[in-house]
Amino acid sequence: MGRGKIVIQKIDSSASRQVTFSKRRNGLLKKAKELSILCDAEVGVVVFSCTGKFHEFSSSSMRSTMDRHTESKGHHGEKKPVKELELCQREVAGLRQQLLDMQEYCRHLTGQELSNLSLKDLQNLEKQLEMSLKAVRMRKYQVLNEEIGDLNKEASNASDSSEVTSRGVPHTFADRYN
Amino acid sequence: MGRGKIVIQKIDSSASRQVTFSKRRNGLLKKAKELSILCDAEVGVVVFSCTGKFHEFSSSSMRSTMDRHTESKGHHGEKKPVKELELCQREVAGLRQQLLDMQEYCRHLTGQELSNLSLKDLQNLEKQLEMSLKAVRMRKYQVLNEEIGDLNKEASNASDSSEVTSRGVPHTFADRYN
DNA sequence: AACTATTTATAAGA
DNA sequence: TTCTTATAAATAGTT
Repeated sequence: MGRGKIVIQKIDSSASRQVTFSKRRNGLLKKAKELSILCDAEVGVVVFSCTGKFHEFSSSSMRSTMDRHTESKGHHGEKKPVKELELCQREVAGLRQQLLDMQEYCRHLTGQELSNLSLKDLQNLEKQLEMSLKAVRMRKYQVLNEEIGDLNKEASNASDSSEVTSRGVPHTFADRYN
Repeated sequence: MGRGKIVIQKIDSSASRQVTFSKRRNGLLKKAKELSILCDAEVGVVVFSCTGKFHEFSSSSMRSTMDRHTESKGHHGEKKPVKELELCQREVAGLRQQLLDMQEYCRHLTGQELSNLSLKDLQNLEKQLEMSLKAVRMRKYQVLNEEIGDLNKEASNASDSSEVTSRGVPHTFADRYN
């Protein structure tokens, strides 16, 4: 959206990079503001230029939501931000750990990083995956059957007698699934 | 920038507010990305829709952006715990969402809550689970082979000739695994 | 900083 | 939701 088309890659010239930064940063902050107003959304934007300058936008609802969150944590509205911050940081640490654990579990479920698992772990994992696969296939055939049901309905609506089934398209896949 | 000009105020119709939110949120995230690339800047964007859904963009990691934000506030005189708290709470929100996403993925991998998945999703999931199962079984047989190797070694240490293998215990399980 | 020729984003409609 | 398209808005290159 300018005199010429550009590719999105780092601008070589430091001068024009600076100019573009100024322009686009303003654009971004403006759009963030518009989004928050138009759609009644909570929006936060944080920008650092490569020269270290800092800019931000934060919708009022974002602030008030956070304030509300802060207040709700204390039984009295009189909590000190520092205490609050400590709690919050502990929460972050806890969440991080949960996330790590969950990621590890996900990796195992996707067959990654199995080398530290014991034979028993592996057997349990195998059993779990077999059950998962069974459930997924069951659901898949259910979906397929629904689609076939729709098709059959369409077909009999169109021709009054079901050509589709007489041509050998199965009514269900259930018998294929064990 | 559309068929008609609009004024920046909350959109009345919930439906079109939702549509506009979707479009403009994508636009905002795209522009944030472009800015970060073009100008080599660190950019973080956090958006909550009024329905509570969360979206974000962060050029490196939101964490490092936040760290720099915090630091820069510190350099400009005394630290502001309130500001830090806000950032911390944003991080909590982000981590919560990541955790929710990860939990959803885990549930799918364990065959739970499949009803909202499309046929294509289900097929991809099935493929993933088959690959997982293959990897887990591969690893299991590898572990079993190692244990058999150890037993054989013990046995030949004890009796000098391998009674174990001659009784028909296979040397490996590899041939059972496809 | 301004100025525009263009590109890009998007409002409205389907 | 997704696509289309007319138009508004943003902005790249220029002055």
